[in-house]
Amino acid sequence: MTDTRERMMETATTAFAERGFHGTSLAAIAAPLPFTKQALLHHFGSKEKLYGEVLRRISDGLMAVLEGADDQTEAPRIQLEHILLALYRHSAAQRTETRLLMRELLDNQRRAETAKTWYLKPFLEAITDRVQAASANKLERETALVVAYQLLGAMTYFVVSTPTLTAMFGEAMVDELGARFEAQLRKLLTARLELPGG
Amino acid sequence: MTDTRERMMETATTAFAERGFHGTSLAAIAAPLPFTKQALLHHFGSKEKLYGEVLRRISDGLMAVLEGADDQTEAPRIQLEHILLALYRHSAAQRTETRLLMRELLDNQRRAETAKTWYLKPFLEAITDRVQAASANKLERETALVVAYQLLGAMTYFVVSTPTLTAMFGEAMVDELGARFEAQLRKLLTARLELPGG
DNA sequence: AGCATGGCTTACCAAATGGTAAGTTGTCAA
DNA sequence: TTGACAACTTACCATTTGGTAAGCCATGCT
Repeated sequence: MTDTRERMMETATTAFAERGFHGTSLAAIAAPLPFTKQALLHHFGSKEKLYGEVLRRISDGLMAVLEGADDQTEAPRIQLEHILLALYRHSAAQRTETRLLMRELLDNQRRAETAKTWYLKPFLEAITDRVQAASANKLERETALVVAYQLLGAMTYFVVSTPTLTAMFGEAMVDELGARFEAQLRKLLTARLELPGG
Repeated sequence: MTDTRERMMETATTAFAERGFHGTSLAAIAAPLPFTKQALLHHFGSKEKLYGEVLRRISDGLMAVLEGADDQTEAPRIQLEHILLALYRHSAAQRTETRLLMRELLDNQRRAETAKTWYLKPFLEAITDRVQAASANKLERETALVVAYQLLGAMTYFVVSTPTLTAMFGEAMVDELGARFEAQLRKLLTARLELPGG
């Protein structure tokens, strides 16, 4: 079955998310699976490549959400709002992935040296496009990227914090906070797009 | 000279901040210093303890800022605002430490098992006190903690993003963004403290 | 039947890692 | 002068790490 790869990727994702790239050994990833460490190497070639695949898969997931939420009949501004909310909900549902993403943000600069491709780039580019299209006064591309970055950052941080909050207050309360967060996201977006300088 | 320890801690801080706990070896910390790996072990006992000391030192620094910005003559609300801004500026000035802090936030759950003491607790407690005191309707302690957490998170994320933004736009632009961020922080605070449910 | 190929395992391995043990050297007090 | 102690160092070491090499075995094509 080819879903072996899929299972490996899933296990690897949670492992990397919990302990980070360096904190996770191939053996540790293989442990819960009915395969040996070498099976991983057989399928992915190296730890670095496995990690890359995991990242690419996350990126693909985000792209799918982005495209799924895209309703061309709406104004770009509304489109962006829908996309953002969809992304937020997706991130919240996929906490593990989001956590891994945040780790990657921290390691990024260092690891970019060794890894050739920056797997999250396509996603970042895509969302930058939308921000640019939605901005009232046509932001420069760089500024749009920063805005995208800020929006994603706000989302990511909140989602990553969620487990801690849940442990303290239970799910109901956190859901409530999440709902509020959506409203704040929308406000943030509006405010951000209307700023002159970026 | 006893500042040997100090130098070791500094090097360790940047190393841990850049590569994380697992990604940093004792040898790597010792490399830029005129000491061997064993000198580190001599002074700190173990890698874990060295890391703990680094964390404690960061926590102490934050506490100092917190107390330094404390003007008892002001209303609690204004006090908190001053403290927050001071913390933000401190975090921005000490990017490396802040980056390490964010890493710790991610590893936290995992590493808490092995490490006995949670070195950032005193700081978190202190700032929770201020939030509670400043809230209009006397938030429960738990809610106050969440608010503190959110405020710190917002700060931390932005500061951590800074190097990336600087690389793209130069320092002037980022300073501009930082200034705006301060204003936003103040707004966030106000909004947050006036919310009924927390 | 023969044989290639994919999916996997067992056997290894060199390098790196955190840590222990046992010095060595300098300083300072009795 | 002696002795204790702090601040290191050199020697080791067991374990873990990512990775290689080579083989086993089922499937399926020729």
